[in-house]
Amino acid sequence: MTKIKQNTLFVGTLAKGLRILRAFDETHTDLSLTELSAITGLDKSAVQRLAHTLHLEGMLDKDPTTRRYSPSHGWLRLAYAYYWSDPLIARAMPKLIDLSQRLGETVNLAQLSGQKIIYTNRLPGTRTTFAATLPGRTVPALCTSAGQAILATFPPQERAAAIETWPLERYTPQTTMDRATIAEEIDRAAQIGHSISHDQLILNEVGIACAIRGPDGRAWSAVHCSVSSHHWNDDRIRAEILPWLHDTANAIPPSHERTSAPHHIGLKA
Amino acid sequence: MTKIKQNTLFVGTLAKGLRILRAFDETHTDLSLTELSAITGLDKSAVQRLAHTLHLEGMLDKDPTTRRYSPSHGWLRLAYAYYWSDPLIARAMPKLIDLSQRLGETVNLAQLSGQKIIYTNRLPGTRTTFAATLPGRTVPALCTSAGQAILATFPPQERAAAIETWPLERYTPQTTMDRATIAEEIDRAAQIGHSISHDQLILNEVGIACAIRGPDGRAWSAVHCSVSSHHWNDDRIRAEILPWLHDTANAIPPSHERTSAPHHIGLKA
DNA sequence: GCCAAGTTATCATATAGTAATAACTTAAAT
DNA sequence: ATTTAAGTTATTACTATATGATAACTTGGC
Repeated sequence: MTKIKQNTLFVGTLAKGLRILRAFDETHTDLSLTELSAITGLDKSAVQRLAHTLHLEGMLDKDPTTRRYSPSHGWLRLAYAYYWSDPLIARAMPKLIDLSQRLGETVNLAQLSGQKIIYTNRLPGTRTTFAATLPGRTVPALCTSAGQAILATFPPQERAAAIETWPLERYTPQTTMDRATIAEEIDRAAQIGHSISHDQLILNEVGIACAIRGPDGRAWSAVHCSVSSHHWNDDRIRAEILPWLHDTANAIPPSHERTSAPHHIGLKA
Repeated sequence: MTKIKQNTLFVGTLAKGLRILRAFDETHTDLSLTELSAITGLDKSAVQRLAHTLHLEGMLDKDPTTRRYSPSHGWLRLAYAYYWSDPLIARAMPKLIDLSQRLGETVNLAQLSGQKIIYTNRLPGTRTTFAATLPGRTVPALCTSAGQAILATFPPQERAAAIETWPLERYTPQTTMDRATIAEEIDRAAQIGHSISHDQLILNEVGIACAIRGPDGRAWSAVHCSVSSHHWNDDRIRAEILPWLHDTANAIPPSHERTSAPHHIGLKA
């Protein structure tokens, strides 16, 4: 067994249990003991005991016939507790609903989470992909209009560091993988106060984002709108979406308490 | 320290860690070490080590000035993994979106989770309460139209047992606390194929639910719609909502694999 | 019907979590 | 300002608890 940390305050058993939970994702929707063992790198016995415990505690479902484990409703209950804990959600939600009704298009609340964007709340319109309807999805911040709109509010040197080092991932043939281009996009976003991206995560998808700025001008979150380029050209977007998007973002008072970066230790990548 | 279980496969440390996670809810959005200790019943030292570990692993945020812990984005990432693992979600989501656009009102996907209903996906319209916009919320099954619509598909003796023993909770002065009345409601739902409830969770809220039946006729989930009684009388609901609601529920093929009850051990209450 | 792969159960051992205590920090009170 | 209390971090000796190897038992594939 690989020692994880030589700290007396660190409870390795708990960390191992969390590894089991995190073994599940888009492609691993249900796992057997041996698969869990392979993915987590934990030995069979440990996985057996930990998975069994998680099952008893209601944090893993177990198919009685296939003996395969899968995420339980308990995972959604945790999400529910999260929503109450984040003061931004309650402030933003009503305005987001208004916006989605007005536009009739997909509207999201996006937050910076480490070096990624997490869509915390989603109000999907028609013509969206499945993944785009699910809260909790994360994508590299640099790849998204929301991430760019947020980074545009950062002081120059932090912005530069992020553009240089934060991860990129290719989702479509058109995904921008060139950091210089991304730097330009973010510069432009800083000028005009919003960011528009094309074909980054899905082909023919246009992402439009406007940062939610704090009193210091800095943002950790953004209002995001996603439309199809088949139905919306740039002129129409400028005329019929941007004004409302700006209004919405400006109408949401950010979590004023937070003056420094959120500390998402362990949520690297 | 209270012994939790005398099973060699049970990892008490992990269970304690989960207790910490579950200490957070609507009213406990951020907690100090001492508060965590009080709520979980774990001693100070244990809470210190477990919370510290969860923080390092990215499953708890910690405010550096107040030293208070709160749920992290990691909780939403788990929810995201859950959504992929439940095959019903992908089948239902597109139809729910269509329905919400057509009705212009709040639409939910509700599932039976132990003796409660959990709203797994929500497409809120205007005029909803904050809690009603959040996925992962649970309420006693007997209190909701969705729960009643689902129970109406159960065989008589199981239905009766549920009506007798499952929990009730008062949310409004009008919340039905009489089990005989609930039995009648469920009987009616079995006749007409849907359930309508008034003022159960919020005053002036009408809940309308239609079960998603499996090949055996039994349901574990429901499509749910919530409207304001100020804007919708029973006639209009019957004419303008019910037909679409039925169509939607019937158009969603349920998770055919599952033939017996989901086994949500530990999610009692 | 057999074999391979995977899952459950058992158990001696020492590692790894425990709980008590002490050192330190912050906020409140006088 | 100074003191006090409450709460948080750090340390340590101890032993309860998780470990991992192995064995018994299922299940499904051929």
